[in-house]
Amino acid sequence: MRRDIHNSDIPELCRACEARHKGVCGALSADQLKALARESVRREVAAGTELIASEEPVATYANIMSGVVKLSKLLADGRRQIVGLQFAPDFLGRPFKRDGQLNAEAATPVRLCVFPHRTVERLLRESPALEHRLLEQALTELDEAREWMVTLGRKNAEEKVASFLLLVATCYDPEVADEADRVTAFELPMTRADIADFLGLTIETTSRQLTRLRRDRVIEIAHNREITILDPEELSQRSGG
Amino acid sequence: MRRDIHNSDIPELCRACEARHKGVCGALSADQLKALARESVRREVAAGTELIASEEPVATYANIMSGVVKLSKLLADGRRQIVGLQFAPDFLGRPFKRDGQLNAEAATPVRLCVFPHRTVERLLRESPALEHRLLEQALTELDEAREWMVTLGRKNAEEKVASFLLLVATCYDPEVADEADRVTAFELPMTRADIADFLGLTIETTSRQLTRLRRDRVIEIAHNREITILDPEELSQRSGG
DNA sequence: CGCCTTATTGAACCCCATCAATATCTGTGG
DNA sequence: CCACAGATATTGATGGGGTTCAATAAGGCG
Repeated sequence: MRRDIHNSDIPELCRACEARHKGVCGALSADQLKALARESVRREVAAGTELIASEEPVATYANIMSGVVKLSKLLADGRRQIVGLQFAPDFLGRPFKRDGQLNAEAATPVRLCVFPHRTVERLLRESPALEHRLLEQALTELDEAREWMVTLGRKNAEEKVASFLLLVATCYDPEVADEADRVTAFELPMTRADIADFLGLTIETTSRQLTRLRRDRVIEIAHNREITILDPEELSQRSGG
Repeated sequence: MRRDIHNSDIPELCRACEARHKGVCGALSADQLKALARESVRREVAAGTELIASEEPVATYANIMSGVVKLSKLLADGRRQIVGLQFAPDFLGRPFKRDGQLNAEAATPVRLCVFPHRTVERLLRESPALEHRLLEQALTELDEAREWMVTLGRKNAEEKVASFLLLVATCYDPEVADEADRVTAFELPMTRADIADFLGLTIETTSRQLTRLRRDRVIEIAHNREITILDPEELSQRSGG
């Protein structure tokens, strides 16, 4: 599948990029990659940085090179729902539409490769392969969103928290992964408030369920953020699906 | 934007098709349309017909010409969540992946234009415009899914039911629509059980909320299925966003 | 009409939200 | 190094919204 490209043709910036093959850039020719690299900027942002505000139209697209980005939506009275997490090497941004009514915020420190709006849109017009990658990612995100809808609509608090832990364990940049492509120890990419907003629960309920899982020795928690899954089988049982 | 095509070039089958311009077929040339029409079959199925079963890989794709299709997912113990509704002229099917773990069922009588798997995939390879349409639909469905996640995670029963009524009023084939592109009278495309599974509620709670809206003269209900929105403003208020 | 499915209504319970207090973590400065 | 402060998390007590169980009512169709 991969084109035969000489390394020397690949821009310096891209050569060390882990996202290049799996991410959308993998669909580009050497020339296109060069054109894109010329206009793209690496950025490193701290946790909590607002990447896309729902009011202002998005000025840029970006590739996530490392870190976790949370996508959220707000109701008028301030209730919040996190509607998705994006991990490297996901593509960030919503083509063909301004004003997505969606907020994107760095959950952890995030390294981005930022592309100007018009460059991406030009490349999209001339490269069906790029559009194909975006379609694949959109369909994957749609699958994930629908899977999460089951969690939100039909699972109880314990199942929700267990599902969340398994989700993070599955999606995390797998430095250490078990046979099921899951890490058994990782740092939570977000606060209890974020987790609650992702699960459709309150902070208190979320905390109580985590405490219960720890008390039952299904997981271990260190420094509030570092999770170790002691009994993956049991955690999976308790996730309800 | 639309190509200059002589009517005589358009297959008989497609000429009267309402879905042709808005649906994915609008992206095809006259020749491609002809090739597709030769292999496609019109089908009319009754409400309740299983269109995609989650176990078996999908054999076909289809365009919805009229009616409503509900997409649902099951947990192991039988809990069900409806994760989306599809209206004409949506494209039905999940390209590039078998075994979606997704059930599709006709909610109302549905008229379909059914395409063989391989024909669609061939057309996809040779027509970037078609793939572009699919990307647009996928992104729209992703937006809708995320919007619904807010409803599932953060709204109470009354807000959920009101949101559902507004959603149906907005998406329905608009024979009669008001200034906000909404119909004020329509037939519910599904049973209370379906609505409950879409809202993450029970049948009883759903029924109670509908009764309350009727008692407060926000809506009228005839024969259990026919809804008239008496006070759209109030209904919108009660939908919570 | 009579049968079956679907929907409504009622009563009791329970899970989770809410309110409140305490504990832990993190970073800063004495 | 410890003290302190602010943010974050845990734990407890109480109450309410939605589920559950049960009975009645209303549609749909022979």
